[in-house]
Amino acid sequence: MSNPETDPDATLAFARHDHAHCACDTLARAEAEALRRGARLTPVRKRALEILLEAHRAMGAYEVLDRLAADGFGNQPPVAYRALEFLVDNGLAHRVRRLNAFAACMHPGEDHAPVFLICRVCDAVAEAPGAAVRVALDQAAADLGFAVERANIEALGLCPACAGADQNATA
Amino acid sequence: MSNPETDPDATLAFARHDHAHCACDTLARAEAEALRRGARLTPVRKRALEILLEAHRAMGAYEVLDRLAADGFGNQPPVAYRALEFLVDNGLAHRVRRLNAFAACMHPGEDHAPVFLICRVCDAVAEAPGAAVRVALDQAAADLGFAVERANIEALGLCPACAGADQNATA
DNA sequence: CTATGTATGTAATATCGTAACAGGTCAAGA
DNA sequence: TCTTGACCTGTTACGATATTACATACATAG
Ligand SMILES: [Zn+2]
Ligand SMILES: [Zn+2]
Ligand SMILES: [Zn+2]
Ligand SMILES: [Zn+2]
Repeated sequence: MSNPETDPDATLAFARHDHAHCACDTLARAEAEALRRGARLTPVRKRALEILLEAHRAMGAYEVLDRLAADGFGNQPPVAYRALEFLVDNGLAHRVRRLNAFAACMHPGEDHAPVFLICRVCDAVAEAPGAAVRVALDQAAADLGFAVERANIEALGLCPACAGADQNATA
Repeated sequence: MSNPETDPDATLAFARHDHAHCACDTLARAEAEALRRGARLTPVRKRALEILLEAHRAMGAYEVLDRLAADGFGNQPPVAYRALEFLVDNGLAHRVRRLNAFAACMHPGEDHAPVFLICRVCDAVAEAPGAAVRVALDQAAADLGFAVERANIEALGLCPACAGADQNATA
């Protein structure tokens, strides 16, 4: 369905790609989504999102805060935490609990079930499509009479590039 | 297969049950597993596990520490973190990242893929069997060439009891 | 203009987690 | 026996993450 040439795709996170375009495009979709929701993507919030979009990795709140402060915004923790909370609440970013960090959402407005794949070598973070995982999770929960409202599905392991490098080094 | 009369089962976490027996039995299996692995379940470590086993919920490291200190063990953070790390490393407890907390493993020695179901009302934490979820996760990761080594699958929602109470209150 | 809701800034503090080092125990090996 | 080394426990000190409370600014509706 999706065309890698024109469409940002989950598989891109671990692959070489035109990330400037990838980030710019995702930001545009995030702005559209904010507009649709009537959520105000103010300067701090937009800047925070831009910072998260700079790479396919998760950033700690204090790291984001330093960047915001350098850009003339406040330099106290709530500045970062509030902007990040806004982004998460509006589906423009996700919290990666395993890393105590935040990552820009690559599919804003799509009502998706994100699965985070975290490379333990290069720290890259990919947001994989997790609909099937979520279905299995809902089923497992339903078996116990539990109703899932929010889920964190996070995996630590090796991305394709680092797995390849590891094999080469071992061989 | 499993008989609820004799066998602690995942479904028990959210149900009324003889928890004294449940905890005692789980502790015995944990001790057996430690023995099998040649891991030394020393007094602090055993006491930490007992504390975690007191209820089907997750406890913060400092909460465990307070309990350990009251029992005459050290009262500095590393005391608790080391004991908990030992338990996690040896499969006798799990870390619940969403809560920055730890929970006793209900299936020590079974090589299982735990899924944590966290009730946002009563704070109960159930360790559900997650083999199917893990399979779906591995598949989603494999689609991107990612090899999963460790995973955290955690869901927040309503347990059966609290869902029932909620319905009653709303109605 | 003024009231109201929302957004931002700051100070202070709470909570969670680790590094580094000191002593104690115990068993293997000189 | 004495020593060595592995492992466990304890303490100090600190670093990292997150929130509460309050003050200020800014919009816009009445
Ligand atoms: Zn990209
Ligand atoms: Zn997303
Ligand atoms: Zn029980
Ligand atoms: Zn378990």
